[in-house]
Amino acid sequence: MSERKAFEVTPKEVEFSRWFDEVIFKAEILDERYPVKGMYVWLPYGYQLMENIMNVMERLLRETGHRRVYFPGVVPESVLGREFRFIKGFEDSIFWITALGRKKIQERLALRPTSEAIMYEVLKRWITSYKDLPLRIYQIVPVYRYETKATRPMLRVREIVFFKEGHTFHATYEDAVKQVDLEVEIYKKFYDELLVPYIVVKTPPWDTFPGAKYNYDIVTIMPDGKALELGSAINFGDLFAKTYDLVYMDQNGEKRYVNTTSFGISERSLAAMISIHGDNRGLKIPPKLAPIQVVIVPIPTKGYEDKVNEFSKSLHERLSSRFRVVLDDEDERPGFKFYRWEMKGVPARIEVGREETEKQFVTVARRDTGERVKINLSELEEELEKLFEDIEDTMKKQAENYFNERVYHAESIEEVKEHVTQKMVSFPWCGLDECGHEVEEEAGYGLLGYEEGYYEGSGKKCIVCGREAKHRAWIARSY
RNA sequence: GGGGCCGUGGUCUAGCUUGGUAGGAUGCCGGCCUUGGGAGCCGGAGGUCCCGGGUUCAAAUCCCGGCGGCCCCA
Repeated sequence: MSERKAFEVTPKEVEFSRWFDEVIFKAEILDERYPVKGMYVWLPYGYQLMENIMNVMERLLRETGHRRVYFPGVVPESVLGREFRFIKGFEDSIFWITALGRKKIQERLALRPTSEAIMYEVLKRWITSYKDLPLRIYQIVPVYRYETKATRPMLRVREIVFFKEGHTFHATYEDAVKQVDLEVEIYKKFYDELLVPYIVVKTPPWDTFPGAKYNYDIVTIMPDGKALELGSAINFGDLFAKTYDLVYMDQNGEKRYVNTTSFGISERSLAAMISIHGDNRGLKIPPKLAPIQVVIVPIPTKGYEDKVNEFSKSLHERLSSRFRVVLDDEDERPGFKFYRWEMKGVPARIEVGREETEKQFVTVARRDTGERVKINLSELEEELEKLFEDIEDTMKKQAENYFNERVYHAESIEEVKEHVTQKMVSFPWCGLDECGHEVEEEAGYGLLGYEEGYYEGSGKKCIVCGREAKHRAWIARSY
């Protein structure tokens, strides 16, 4: 009945969540069998992939003047506690340390759920003058949130392992506004490199991060039609600074509150990449991000084993200086290896058998289309580079089609209700809370946010009140 | 938050209703043979039946609690 082959998975279109779980296990991204709910083991291949992704992010951050730091993972309650007043039920989502050794603790310690509190506490000693601003720092660390809802690998976890949290500090509100715009630009470039399609929305006032002036969310859509938040950029204004007494002295010798922002992403970025590009054979990884870009599979016909092996080895050596390449010389059937490396999403596979050895060429199979091409040895590197570019273009187009198939631009509440169970739906909105709430109530789901001023001057009407529409709002079922 | 299903070698599972020797497939190890899309044959290892308690002469099986996983609805 369920006598499935090693690399066979539940079809994506049949049951997406099962497909996702099986693929991330069989592609050796995560071992989900860790005995604590909502926590998972990152396997070498998955870890490497996530590192490659984070390297893209770090490059973008360095280029824009952000510097990496490390703040400890444990925060005293007295420091974290000041944040509580902003967030309902915040305390219940914290992992608390209540004992040290056999002694009960005097002041509870928290595993960081995010690092604003502890950073601000320390930074008020770093920042004294306008000359200390702007300050842009980030760290990539695990954070802990006691999720009470059903947990899902990478999507809803209790330990976010790759949490990139950026925190910035500015003299004026205007500077903070510019910074948040920069953060959005960074995220756009990041997800463009991951070939993950997205929308950028401002969250509605009633759903804005507590304590924030406003925030932007990057949102994508998963194969099952549910929206997934991939990152956010938050402008706190001087609100957090007031709470933590973060002040600086301006040119006139007057004390002013610092304006702050923060922006975060996590391994959800990988979850989106896997979900959007993967198929029923497994992962498809963009060549630039692939831990292994090329796998060489020898096909040793009887009597030619030595020649084939020799050829494979020389290829491996030759390509290693330019690509991330693996020679799979395990004693398994070629077909079995093909399935294994397809599951792992390796973009290109080089097949080397008797024919290639004799005529001095290679057969290259590409993961994205399954197509095979013959490449002359003399132009191997150049052709591989071209192939990778072509794979990237193809994947990008596929992602665009994927995205367009899953969004719908509604012109009425009826259309919203009709499509919201399947797709991510946009609609013209006047911007009034009551109209937003009306759509939420009718649709049964919350607004994701809106693209500010998208319909300004277009003549479009709000689908609720009929007044002139200002924004393009988005609504969907979500994770 | 509400409802439902489930937990048996690494993986997938049979057995549970009606208590009595844990069985298969796959994977793994050794050998032979082979290799252009998941081969085959021979031999072998691998189990706290999720954990704890209860009922019983006897529990994978029945009852209670916990832990873990999944699905549907808000």
